[in-house]
Amino acid sequence: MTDASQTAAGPFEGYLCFSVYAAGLAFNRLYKQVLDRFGLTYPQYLVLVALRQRDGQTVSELGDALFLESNTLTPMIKRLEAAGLVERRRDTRDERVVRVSLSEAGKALAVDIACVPPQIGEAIGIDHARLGQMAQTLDELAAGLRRAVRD
Amino acid sequence: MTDASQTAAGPFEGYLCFSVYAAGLAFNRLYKQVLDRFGLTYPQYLVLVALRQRDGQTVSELGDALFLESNTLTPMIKRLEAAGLVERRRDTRDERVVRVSLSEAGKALAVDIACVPPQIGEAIGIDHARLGQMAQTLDELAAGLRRAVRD
DNA sequence: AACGATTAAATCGTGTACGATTTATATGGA
DNA sequence: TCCATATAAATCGTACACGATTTAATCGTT
Repeated sequence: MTDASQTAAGPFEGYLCFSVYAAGLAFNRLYKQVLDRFGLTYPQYLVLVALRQRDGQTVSELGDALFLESNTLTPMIKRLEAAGLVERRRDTRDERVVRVSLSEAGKALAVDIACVPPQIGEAIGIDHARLGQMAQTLDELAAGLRRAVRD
Repeated sequence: MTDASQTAAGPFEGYLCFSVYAAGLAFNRLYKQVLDRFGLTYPQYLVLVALRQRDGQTVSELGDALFLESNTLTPMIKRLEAAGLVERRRDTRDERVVRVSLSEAGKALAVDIACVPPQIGEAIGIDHARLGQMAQTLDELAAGLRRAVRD
């Protein structure tokens, strides 16, 4: 038996949507195992990574990066704030805008979690180059899907 | 500019986890557009497809197919029941087991939604063979992730 | 200066996900 | 038979995700 024996057989064989859905569930569960020790959820982890790259982003900018909107981000960021990891401040130039920045604890944690991706990559046990290839293919797919949603 | 301009640039370039996450969000949004007219969510749609293939599955069997457990499935199936699409019956042989079967309305809807996948495929605008290839690659990935979670 | 239109967040309700626990039933020895 | 163990669903609390609406601030035009 090849690897195919592990992947096929379900009622959703060949349903790309389901493959994406199932891979998302599986990724989420693996990340949960790894992130639990940091007290973070996967979307929260993404916010910290985004802020580590550029601090003080607005809610909208974070939304552009994560493909989410304020209805999802606002409560999530408030939880990060309650955990003492970020601070929320209204922009003085434009009071509509809320800027999110890492606290000292948040900065420290943002550095700590740099160890996560290699750890995950290790656990998956799939060739690194192949993972990058998959990511590119999926990005292409996601772009097609977003185009389809807009039309 | 090539397609690359639509995919790269974010802080998560090359993060396969994020590509999967973002593709999942995008798929979900596209399906929502299509499924809204049937009054179904994407996971509910999956349940109907699974039951169309084999009616009267137990909650656990549905969970095996969808990679979910009773804590997620029970409320979801109860909503399908409230919508008059499925019926829930305790197995007479083993009273612990709940079997889920399609109502007449559910059977009719399960047939109707057969038009969804082609419609989605159409909207994506990516070569069909390539989609199948992606699905296979993702299934392989998901299998690796589940293995990693178990270990 | 004024005011309708736009924009940025926030709020609200519904529906997944999921860890942890609970309830009910079934099973396998002593 | 009895009881510890195991199993199947259900329940509970927390956290996304998102459509729809609301609130507040800014902008554009007059």
